[in-house]
Amino acid sequence: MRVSDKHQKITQAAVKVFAHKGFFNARISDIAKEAKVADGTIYLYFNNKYDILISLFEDEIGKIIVKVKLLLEQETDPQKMIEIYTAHHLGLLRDQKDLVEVLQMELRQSNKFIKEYRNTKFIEYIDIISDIIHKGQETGIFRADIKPGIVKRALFGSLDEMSRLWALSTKPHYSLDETAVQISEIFLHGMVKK
Amino acid sequence: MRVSDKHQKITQAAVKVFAHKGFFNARISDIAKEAKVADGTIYLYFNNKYDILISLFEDEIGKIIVKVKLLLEQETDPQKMIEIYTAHHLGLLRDQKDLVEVLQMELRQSNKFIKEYRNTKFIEYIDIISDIIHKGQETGIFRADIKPGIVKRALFGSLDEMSRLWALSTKPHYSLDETAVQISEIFLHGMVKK
DNA sequence: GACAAAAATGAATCACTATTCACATAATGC
DNA sequence: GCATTATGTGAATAGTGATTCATTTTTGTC
Repeated sequence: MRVSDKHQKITQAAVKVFAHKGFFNARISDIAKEAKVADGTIYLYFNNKYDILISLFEDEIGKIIVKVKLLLEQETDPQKMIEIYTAHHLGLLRDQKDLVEVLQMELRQSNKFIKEYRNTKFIEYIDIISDIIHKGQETGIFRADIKPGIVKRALFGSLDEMSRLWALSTKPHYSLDETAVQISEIFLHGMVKK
Repeated sequence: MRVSDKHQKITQAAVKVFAHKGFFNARISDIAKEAKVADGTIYLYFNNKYDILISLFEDEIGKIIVKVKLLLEQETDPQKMIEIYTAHHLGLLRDQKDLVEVLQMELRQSNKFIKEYRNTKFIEYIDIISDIIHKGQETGIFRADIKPGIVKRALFGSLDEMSRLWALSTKPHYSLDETAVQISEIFLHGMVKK
């Protein structure tokens, strides 16, 4: 088994365990058990428990960024781009629900943690939104008085809150597609020139 | 000293300590010290550590609901009402920054916790938004194809994310007023009939 | 000011778990 | 197939901190 396989196995186990129990309630031995390795093995691949969370976060958000940038490359219309970003973000819930829960958790866990490390990957992810908005303003589609720096947060916040709703509850909700459309529409109608 | 005073003192200390260290990193002895009581005293007023967080959440959100409902009573125009709600929510950051951090934390801390208890106060708080939207649809100001159940989450998510930004960072940002206006505008333009 | 009841104290308990490390096993090179 | 290195194991360590409860202090009543 290649080294990276074990790293990967532990990461995936951690996603599952963190999503299920929360970071602080998750035991290293839970993750080890889930990954089918000894407790000590985890420390060959990670410095400490928190490092698992950080690495996981960086790696997985990195993958998401690559994926969504790839999808956006195909498109030049800023409105369509917003729709793609929105749909992709919500789509993560479909087959990576555990991951979404963990990313959310990490983001709020303890503000103290977050203050300590510059969360550059996350910023890169939401800056994709502000880049799109800039582009839309340059081409005259979006109103000039929109502040991309505010709206990127607002849109991300909306998507993240929808994720939270899904992740938490078991009841049936509005479909993902329906939600993606509603949110894109609100923001697009809110931003376009009349 | 009346009983309620001590309860209050502990709650306020807990807000401060939780905001500063996060729930799991906060020690009971930290809260006791901050409240200037003995560790054991806390257990005369709360069942356990988690109970402090839950009680605090319910009580403080309760107060916020009362306050914002009072503000909204004065107004009948749904658009203005959305503006009031938005401005009030963001305004909490001004003089209750610690509290806002704790409320955020509680909301995401461990999904396992949240799944266990029906967070009725929180639901009551965001249902204020959907009530306003319904009203706006009835009077024909807002588009009928808007789903209040989705938009209430989206708007709350936006506001919450802006709170997170403020709570975390020390750098100067867009002003609260500016942010409130931008977010109201986006959502209102997004919702009104053309 | 004496007594009982209520409230508060804080040191001791005790369960919990992240991390370490001495040892075991597997892989690689010759 | 032997030696060396890399990888893996899991029991033991060591620190932690929530909670308890025997004792002390405060409050209220006569």
